[in-house]
Amino acid sequence: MNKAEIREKLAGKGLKITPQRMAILEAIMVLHNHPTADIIIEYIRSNYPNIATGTVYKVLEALAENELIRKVKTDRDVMRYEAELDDHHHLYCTESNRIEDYRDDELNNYLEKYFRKKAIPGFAIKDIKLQINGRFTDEKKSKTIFK
Amino acid sequence: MNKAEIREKLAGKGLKITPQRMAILEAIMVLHNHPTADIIIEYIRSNYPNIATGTVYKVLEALAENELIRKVKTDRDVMRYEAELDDHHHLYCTESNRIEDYRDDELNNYLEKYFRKKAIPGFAIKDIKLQINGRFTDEKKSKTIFK
DNA sequence: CTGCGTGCAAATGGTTTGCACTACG
DNA sequence: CGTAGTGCAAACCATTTGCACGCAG
Repeated sequence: MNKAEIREKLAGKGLKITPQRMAILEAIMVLHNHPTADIIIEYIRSNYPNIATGTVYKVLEALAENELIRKVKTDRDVMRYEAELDDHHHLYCTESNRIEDYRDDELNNYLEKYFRKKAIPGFAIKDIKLQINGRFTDEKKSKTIFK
Repeated sequence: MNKAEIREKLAGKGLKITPQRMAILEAIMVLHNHPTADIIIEYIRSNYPNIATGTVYKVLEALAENELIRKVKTDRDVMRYEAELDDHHHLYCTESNRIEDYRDDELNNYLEKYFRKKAIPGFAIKDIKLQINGRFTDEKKSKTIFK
């Protein structure tokens, strides 16, 4: 994912291209483990020391509204962000607070068929996300980070 | 759900029985629309004016730890609580911020079978919750509440 | 140029904490 | 009685906001 592509994403949504927005969007893509605002700020400041906390939150909000990123929240955590926009679910580790993506087309297809035939009265479904709670048994695979 | 039953629930977990805990647990059961701490406090104060905010949070935490209630969180909201402890999912209305329970044994059975045969490498599943996002089309059914 | 975006610092607000007092078991 | 629970108020901290300045289009 290079600068040009990021620039395009912003432009495609009619958002002004600024170094701050570039840096924030890139950070979330690079830090692909559902970083918090804090983690993002820390990452960006290493080579962009002056970025303001308030700006980061404002940009995160703008990016989320324009569906360039998504917010991710658990029962016991601050807000996190992700730039993976395809249809996927999340594994939540109750011990480490780690979140990983879970992709499963077979399951998605089943769910879609299931709810097409068995509609929920009075409710129009937009999307369905599985929150798979449990524990990582193989912490070697851990790339990171949150504790 | 009467006082005696509530008392029993607390005692069953080895928690001391106090009027505050009784009132809070009862409030969450009565306000069965996933109330926030604020809503709970407001409800209780009507006939128990002196209960302290800090106490409510401490009790909520204690009840959640002892699995007498559960925390419910969305991407854009403060913490909410529920006393329904059976295996169910949630409908999230993106417009009204309303949350409703969704129960479906057929689906639960399918999911259990599905993940029994197709395990996730390196992850031990404890439970699976569907977060069904969409919009209530029949707002007449609304019992409440959050806006 | 002109207004949207940024930096900064103060404000907000939900939640937590420390401590002296109360009351459950 | 002894200790866990409560009330109160202050602290916390993630996030939001207001405003003057700067830069993208």
